[in-house]
Amino acid sequence: MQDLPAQALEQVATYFQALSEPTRLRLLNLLRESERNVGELALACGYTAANVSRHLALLMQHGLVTRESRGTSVYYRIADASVYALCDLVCGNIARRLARDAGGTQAFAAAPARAKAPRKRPPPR
Amino acid sequence: MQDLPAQALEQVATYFQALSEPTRLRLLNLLRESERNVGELALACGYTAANVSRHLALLMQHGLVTRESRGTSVYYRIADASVYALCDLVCGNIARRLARDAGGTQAFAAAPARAKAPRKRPPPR
DNA sequence: CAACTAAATAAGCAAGTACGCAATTAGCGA
DNA sequence: TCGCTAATTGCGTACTTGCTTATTTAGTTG
Repeated sequence: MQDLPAQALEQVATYFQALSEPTRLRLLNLLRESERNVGELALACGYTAANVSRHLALLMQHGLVTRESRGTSVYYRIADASVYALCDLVCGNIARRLARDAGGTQAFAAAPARAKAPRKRPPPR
Repeated sequence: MQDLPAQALEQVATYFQALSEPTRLRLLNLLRESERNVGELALACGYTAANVSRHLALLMQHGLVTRESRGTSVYYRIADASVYALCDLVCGNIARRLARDAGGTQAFAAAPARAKAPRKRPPPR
């Protein structure tokens, strides 16, 4: 991406923008295991179906998910699993920054290599 | 990033948000080769120094650049080169999507090698 | 065809953000 | 110390975006 024309840079920016929403990341996360329809996703996120539908439309627009209408429902599925690699990279960067800055905050402390799942420990009583 | 707590998800989202601005991507791009001070960056981007300073502050906040005050100037430098890998990954995804979408049309085949300019497809419906 | 359900779209509101200009702060030299 | 330059910050404006509610569209079933 050395010297991309301004137009291409803008595309990259909007791609990042698609990923800059907790709700959308959550949707992508939910789609990690299997396809889901809008209602299921809405229920899982706790948002209205209308809102979820909009977010999905945006993800669609960026080619992150695919859409398949089946019966009266519409099932969404991940289009390109590389987004997860992308997120993992970001998680690594954040973890590194946190480790550098403070060393506190364990939210990301899992080893960047493999186990990315931060074990949310029950409150230390 | 399988099952991150909502708080961590939000962190990831804001990280992506930091990269969701063409201007900021441009700044990162300019810093790829060497450190630069605010004035130089502002000149290169065609924005006011004030605006550039703000963007840099935001990038700082996410640990993407480092700041070194030298003389009356302030030099910024890339903190973590992995952002470039991130951008490259995104570029790859976009390219793949364009190739997929434009599968039938030849919009790409004849395109000159230099032009990475993504053709924005006409709005659906 | 009518009734029902699921998804998408429209409209409107509240919050966030980029931008320029102007004012402020910090370092350097006469 | 005063004056100069560079960077940051305060403020107002215009634009973007996420959300909800209400309406419309598509598909199935009685």
